[in-house]
Amino acid sequence: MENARELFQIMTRRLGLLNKDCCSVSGINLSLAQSHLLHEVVRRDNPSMQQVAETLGTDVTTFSRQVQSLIKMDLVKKTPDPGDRRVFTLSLTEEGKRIAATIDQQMNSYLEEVFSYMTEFEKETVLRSVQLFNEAMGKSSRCCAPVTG
Amino acid sequence: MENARELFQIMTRRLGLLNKDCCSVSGINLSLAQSHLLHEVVRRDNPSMQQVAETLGTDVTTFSRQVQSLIKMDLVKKTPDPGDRRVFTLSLTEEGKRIAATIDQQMNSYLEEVFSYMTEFEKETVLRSVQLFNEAMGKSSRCCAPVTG
DNA sequence: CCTTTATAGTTGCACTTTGCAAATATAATC
DNA sequence: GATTATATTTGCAAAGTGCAACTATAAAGG
Repeated sequence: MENARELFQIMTRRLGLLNKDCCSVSGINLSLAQSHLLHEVVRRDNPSMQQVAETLGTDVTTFSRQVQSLIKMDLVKKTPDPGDRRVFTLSLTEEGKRIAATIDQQMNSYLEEVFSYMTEFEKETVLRSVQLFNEAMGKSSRCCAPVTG
Repeated sequence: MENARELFQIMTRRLGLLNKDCCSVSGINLSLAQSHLLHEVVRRDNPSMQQVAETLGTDVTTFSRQVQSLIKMDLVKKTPDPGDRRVFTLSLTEEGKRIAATIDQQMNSYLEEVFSYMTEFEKETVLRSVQLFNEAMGKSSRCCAPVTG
C-alpha cells in the first residue's frame, strides 16, 4: 500500500491549509480559524459560544477573542440567551452571511476546478471517499485530537 | 451532488489540522508547520532553505526562524553549501530522524485506526481518491494558494 | 431562603508566530 | 570592477494562543 500519511500530508499542504489567510472576500481577509467559525455558526442554529468552541476544538478564551474580532468586523452577532443569562447565542450579520456564502462559493469553485481534471466518475468517487473517511473519523476514539505518543 | 466544500471542511477539522500542536513525541511538541518542515527535509535530499520554504508556501523569513527553533531543539542541521556559500543545506539530526519517523508512524497508525472502520475495498478507494485528488490539485493553476476573490 | 458549587463567558499576561522592510553576504553579469 | 541578482538573517510591530484569575448567573443542598 502507498504510504497513507504521505498522501494526506500532501493533500493538507496542497489544500492550502497551512496558509494563514485562507480566504479573502472583497478586501476582508479571514484566517482558516475564522472561516471555520463562520461556517459552524451557519451550520448550527443559534449555537452558544461554548458549543462552537468545543466543536472547533478551540480554547474558549481564544474563541471568545475570535468572536470579538469578528464582531468588530461586523460579521457576527452575539445575543444574550433569554433562558439563561450566562449564555450568549451566536449568529451572522447580513454581511457575515454574505461573506460566508461567498467563501463557500469560492471553495466550491476551487474544488470544481480541481475536479475538472478528473472524469465525472472519479470526482464522484473522491467525494464519496471523503464522506466515508469523515464518517470513519467520527467513529474513531482518537478523532479530532492532536497526535500524541 | 453533496456540498463538496462541506465535506472538505469537516475533513479538515476532523483531521485535527486546526490544532496548534499537531504532534507530540516523547515530550517534544511540534506544530503542524514544524512537522511539515521535518517531513519535507526527509523527503528531499539535502534541500536548501529556499526550496523547502517555497514548497511549504511559507515566507522565507518565517521559515528561517522555524529552522532556527528546530535547530535549537537539535532536530535539524544547517550545512553551508560548498558550491555556493550563500546557500545552506538542511538535514535532520539523528534525533530529528527519529522524531520524524515516529510522527510518521503515529499518523499512519491513526489513519489505520480510522480505516479499520471501513472495508478493505473502501480503504483502497479512499487512498486512491486522495492520490487522484492530489494529482488534480497539482495540475490546477490555483493550487496551494489561499482562496481569493 | 441562603450558602455552596457549577457553568458561561471575559480579561490580564506572557509567550509565540507571522510578514514586511531592511540588512548582510555571496554570486553572476556586463 | 561596478552593478545587479540571490540566499539568508534580523528588526520591528501586529496578531494569535493558553493558562490563571475574574465576573456574572444558575443550580443544588441543607
